[in-house]
Amino acid sequence: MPELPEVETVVRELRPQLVGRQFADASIDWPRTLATPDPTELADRLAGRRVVEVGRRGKYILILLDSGDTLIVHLRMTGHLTVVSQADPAGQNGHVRARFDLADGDRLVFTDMRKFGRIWLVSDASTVIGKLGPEPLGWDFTPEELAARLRGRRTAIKALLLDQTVVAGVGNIYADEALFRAGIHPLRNGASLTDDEVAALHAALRAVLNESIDKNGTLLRDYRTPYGTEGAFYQQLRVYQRTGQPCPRCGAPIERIRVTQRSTHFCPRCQR
DNA sequence: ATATCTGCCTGCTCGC
DNA sequence: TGCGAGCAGGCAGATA
Repeated sequence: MPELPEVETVVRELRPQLVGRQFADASIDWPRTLATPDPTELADRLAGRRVVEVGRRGKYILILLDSGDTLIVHLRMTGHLTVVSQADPAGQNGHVRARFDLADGDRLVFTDMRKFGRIWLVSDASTVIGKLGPEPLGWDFTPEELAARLRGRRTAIKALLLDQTVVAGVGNIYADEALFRAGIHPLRNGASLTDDEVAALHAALRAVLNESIDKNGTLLRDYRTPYGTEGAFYQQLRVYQRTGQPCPRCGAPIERIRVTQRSTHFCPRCQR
């Protein structure tokens, strides 16, 4: 499931492929994939526009156009965004949900087996991403900022890390991995963390996200990078999907519980 | 305002 | 072997 490191990997692969190129047409194969506008207006507003920049905010991919519009894509669980030739059968296979034809004969294809992914074309990106919390790798994400956002929150810290308005881009994998590295039990409520624990969690989040980006993300069942590059970070996972296996730090069996409907993995001895 | 629950989806795994 | 149940999970929207 793509989280910040996986989305960052996709953005880095797409950027040189898209910047400067021109859209010609767009078509939607699964209507719910397109949040806004309607398909006709989408095609009209894309035709003739060039890509100025490809970026990321949280788990959202942002494709900025020379019209000032932004094409926004969220991969959710199983979305993939790739550039292929319009003649390539890969752009017409079963799970294709949207197609963006480029003027030179290539095509930006959105495939999504489980149909959770969403696409927007908007003049003001903040209407889609405006409520996101800070970028965890950004200069303004400090231990003090994290502490301020946890203050007064009685919810489990695991649930708070998954809340995109607290911090953007963290999903189930990196929430579990960061809590393990920081030695914090996932059910601790946010307000109960000491300053030292918040600082440890802040450092753990940045470390785990940076290390994963360095390895092109985590390869799991549902996730591939656009051109088959394998994310290698899954080899570094210490607790996620390791239920029953020994904790790499102390050897105790990793446990799995549910926290606000999410499966959560942790070491009962190292995380208090 | 904050916290929790449900629905959206398909393919895979497991038990009988 | 075949089949249904359960599970995976980010986020919007509804509810408490």
